[in-house]
Amino acid sequence: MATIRDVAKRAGVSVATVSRVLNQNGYVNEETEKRVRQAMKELNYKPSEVARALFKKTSKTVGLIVPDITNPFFPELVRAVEDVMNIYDYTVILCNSDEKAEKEREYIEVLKQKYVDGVILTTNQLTPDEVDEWDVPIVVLDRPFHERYPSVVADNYGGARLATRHLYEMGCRRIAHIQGPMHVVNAVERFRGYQDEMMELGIWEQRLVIQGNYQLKQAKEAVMAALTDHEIDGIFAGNDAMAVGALKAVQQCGLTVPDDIAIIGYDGIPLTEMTTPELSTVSQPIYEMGAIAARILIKQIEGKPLEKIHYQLPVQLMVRQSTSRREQT
Amino acid sequence: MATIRDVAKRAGVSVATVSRVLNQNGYVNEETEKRVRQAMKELNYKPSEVARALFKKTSKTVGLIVPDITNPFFPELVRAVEDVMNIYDYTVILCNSDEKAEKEREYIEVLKQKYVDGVILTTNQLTPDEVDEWDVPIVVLDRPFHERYPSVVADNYGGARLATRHLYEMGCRRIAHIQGPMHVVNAVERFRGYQDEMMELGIWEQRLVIQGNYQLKQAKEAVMAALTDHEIDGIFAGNDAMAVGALKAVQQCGLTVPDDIAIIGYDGIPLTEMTTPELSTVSQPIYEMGAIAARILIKQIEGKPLEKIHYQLPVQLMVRQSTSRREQT
DNA sequence: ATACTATCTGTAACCGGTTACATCAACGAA
DNA sequence: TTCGTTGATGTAACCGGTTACAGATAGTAT
Repeated sequence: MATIRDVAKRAGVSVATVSRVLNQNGYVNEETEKRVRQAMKELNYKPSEVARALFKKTSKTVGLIVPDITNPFFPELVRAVEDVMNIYDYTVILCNSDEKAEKEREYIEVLKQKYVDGVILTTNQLTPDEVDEWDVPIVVLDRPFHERYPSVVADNYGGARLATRHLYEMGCRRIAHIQGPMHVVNAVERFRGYQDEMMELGIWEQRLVIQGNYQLKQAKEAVMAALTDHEIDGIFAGNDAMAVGALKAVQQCGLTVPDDIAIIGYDGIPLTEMTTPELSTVSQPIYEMGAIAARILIKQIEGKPLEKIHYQLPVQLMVRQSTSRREQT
Repeated sequence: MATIRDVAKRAGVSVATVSRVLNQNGYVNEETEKRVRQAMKELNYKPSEVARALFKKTSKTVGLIVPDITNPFFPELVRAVEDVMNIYDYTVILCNSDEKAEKEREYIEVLKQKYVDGVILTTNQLTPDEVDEWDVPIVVLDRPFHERYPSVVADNYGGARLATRHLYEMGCRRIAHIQGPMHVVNAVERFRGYQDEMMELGIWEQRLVIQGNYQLKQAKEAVMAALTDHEIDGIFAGNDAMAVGALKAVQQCGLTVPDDIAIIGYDGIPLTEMTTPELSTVSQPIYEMGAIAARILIKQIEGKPLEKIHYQLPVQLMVRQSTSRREQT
């Protein structure tokens, strides 16, 4: 690998001049610049990002911490972040935390040792106080966190109300909700949206709440159990995976969707269009969320002012077969 | 951030000694070591990976180039790579190439500038000659490439024969195949497996081959068209997404799966268990493939000998509802 | 007593960039 | 003529680690 000194020698100039050409700063004579560029080409010179990082303490790299890329909500988010970062010549280190605070801490430590310029967090078991000490630009994605940290989230509460009301309008009166894990903030918000809407509609009942953990399997079993207990005519699942679980449970019990029980999910992952019947869902602008988070992080890194630090994006009700009944109220 | 010189000063030793403690090499007196470790703790010292990388030309980082993380085959693969790399204290830079040679080249360039220690390629539009010049340890994953590059693939040819024969045994005689894109090697292999098996069974017909591009939508439309043309009683799709497309097409035409048409996919992604009926498929050991690739790469990086450079893992026929007929032959 | 070896530590060069500072030429203004 | 400014370039320190080499001490073999 050619170094800057090789280039300097070949072009008959000093390393400072080569560096000036490289960074387009300071004065360089046009003729000289040509010679330098020529030398670079001849030697196929590419500057070492590492050497540069050492001096500048910035590496054109960011960390992206997600709970689990295997969860179908995240690939699109990750893709968005990568796409935008790529445009601005940043590179993305992917980290799976499994929602474990310890893993998050370890990753942050490593990322800092590598001089990453910033981190996007889509998971969060940590306290703001702890994050304060990291001393790296942070953007929180998908999970609301704390005032002083820029964040990009969707309207979980509103989306949940939307879904609940939609089931009501489709004629459902005993609407169950499969909760996500209560240590995840957006699951709590969705639950609250559901609860408030149910109360406003005057049909709230504690026993319609089913405990879930965002996983298909567990949701399926929980719904199976719930179905035998008390009649239910609609299910609002805390995410799409659980909605599929519910769908399977209902079908397995010999009931039909949407006529016996209508089902709506949450997230809007591609999966929802692959089931039969296709699943209604509250669609989040996943790609956009990732893209915005990436842009905010870059602005922060480059010290530009953020015109806004908290983004709450609107969600969209996607009505598909799983809630499309004839007999509407 | 404390530097090695800060630690040295505090412990009353030279930087060389601190470095020796850090790397556990050379002679260091027990007492001295204690003082140094104490100083490190007090200053919360973490060595700069960047400075280290500059000197050692190794960064404890690897690149992972995939076509598109959004394709449901890849998250598990990526996760496996990340998990294993993490164990060995490597960090993973994720790159989406969209199967474009140009993007792959750009990424490699960037990765080299960052002194990555190796690269896992799960995509490949490039010639071995070109890759030769990269001068970075490479492992090719999921796509067979070239003799001299270590690779981890599944038995695409065998799996395709397995799937085809399974449909035959379920009573299908006019078995269509939805091809993946022919510029992707594993799609070609699956096609060849299908073709050979069909010939051996004496039921091969060129017109049963349907052009696909690994995408659900396109496959669905192609199958719709094919269904009206000539009767078909079984479909072997080149991947699971296309199998779902086929399923939707068949159902939309008022036919039932598996009784009118049996369907089997390929890959074994979680999606196949979410449809109704659940999809039979040829399951690849995705996680294991990623994990092995990661281990091989590490061995290469660390200069250890590989006992084997080409891994072809067995696939498994997963018989589910979409091919479970009563009337078998 | 001498030579040799093992243990322990420090100095300084090096990795490949960036940049503060110095130098020098040319030119216009005072 | 002198000074100030702009343009162009080079020297060398610096970023924070690693390591070759040298030097010192102590113990052991001859």
